[in-house]
Amino acid sequence: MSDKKIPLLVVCGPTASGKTSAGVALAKEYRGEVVSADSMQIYKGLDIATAKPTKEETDGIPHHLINVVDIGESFSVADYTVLAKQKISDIAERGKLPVLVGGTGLYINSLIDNVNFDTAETDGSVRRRLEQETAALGNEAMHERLRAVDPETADAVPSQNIVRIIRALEIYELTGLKFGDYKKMNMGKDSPYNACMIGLNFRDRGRLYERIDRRVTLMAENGMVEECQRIYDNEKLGTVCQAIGYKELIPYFEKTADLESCLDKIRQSSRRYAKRQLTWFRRDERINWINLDEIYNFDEFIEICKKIVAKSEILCYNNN
RNA sequence: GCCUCUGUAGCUCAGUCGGUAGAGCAGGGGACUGAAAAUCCCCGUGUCGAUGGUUCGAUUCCGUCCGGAGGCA
Repeated sequence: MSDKKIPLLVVCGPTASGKTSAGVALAKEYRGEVVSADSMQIYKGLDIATAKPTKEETDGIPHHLINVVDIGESFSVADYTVLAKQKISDIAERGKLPVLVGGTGLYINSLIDNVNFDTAETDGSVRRRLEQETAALGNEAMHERLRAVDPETADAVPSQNIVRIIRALEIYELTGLKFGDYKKMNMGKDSPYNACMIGLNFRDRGRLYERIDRRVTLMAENGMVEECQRIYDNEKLGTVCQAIGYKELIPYFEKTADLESCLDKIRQSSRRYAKRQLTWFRRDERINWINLDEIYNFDEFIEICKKIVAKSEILCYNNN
């Protein structure tokens, strides 16, 4: 029965599409709390570069899963789903609506589609060894090795995509399963959530890109460069070293590029990132898209969201 | 005013000894399930500035005009 499922409102979309303010407004509307689905905001530090919501922006609405992992730690989807499940249950038990807000599609889908990551329990040592072997033998050799044990995956993954190849080999070593079988086993399970998904976008891609470009300028004015410099000088980074904004500024810190060209690089990386996010989200047919350049104001936006929520019936029994 | 160079894809430019054109960047599409702000795959038609002429045929040669850059006065 669907009424045993936890209602979950999801706000997703590309970077700089206005997810934060939408999430806060909807949380207010429905007595909710926000759970972030963002692979970089989960880290402490890099507040400006990852566009974490400020105190003013959160406007009294509790935000979870932001600033919970130390900057030197590694973190992945598997860790995320554990934390997020726990948070969501907790919020629901207190009678509030969990509002999942973020742009990391893999995190969102793994969570709401209940992907199980327990089958291949690992401390990372297998992966590290495979990486060393790749460095010694090259991509082609690893691709051939995968072909020997799992030809289907080897066909599906080009030899250049070494990340996928290593993961498939890792799964094979840890579980003895071909990657396709592993996925079949751990995906497509019944979801514990009754999710209503809202996607933010712009009909005119150029409008999104203008917002991205402008936001990078603002971040720089608000101290992003200094923030990244401090971390560059003092910290060893885990997975956060991949954050857009941080990695493009490194040439500036090393004095091999001027600041403006690094900022342009950040703008470009962000645009490409937004495009990839859209590619990911677009294939999810559950998402109710709202084009923000086709509506007049924020009130109208909220009205549209309320209609979507009402139609989804995730809250029908909450109101009784 | 005269001389020289220049006008080709959104940008920077290459090229066609005359048979209507191709690189880089920008951009677009896609894949993805323990790195995901990561990783990887695919995609290049544009009045070749305008207009006359030569020619079977001109973006390519010639003339004129209109942009742009530089030089001489």
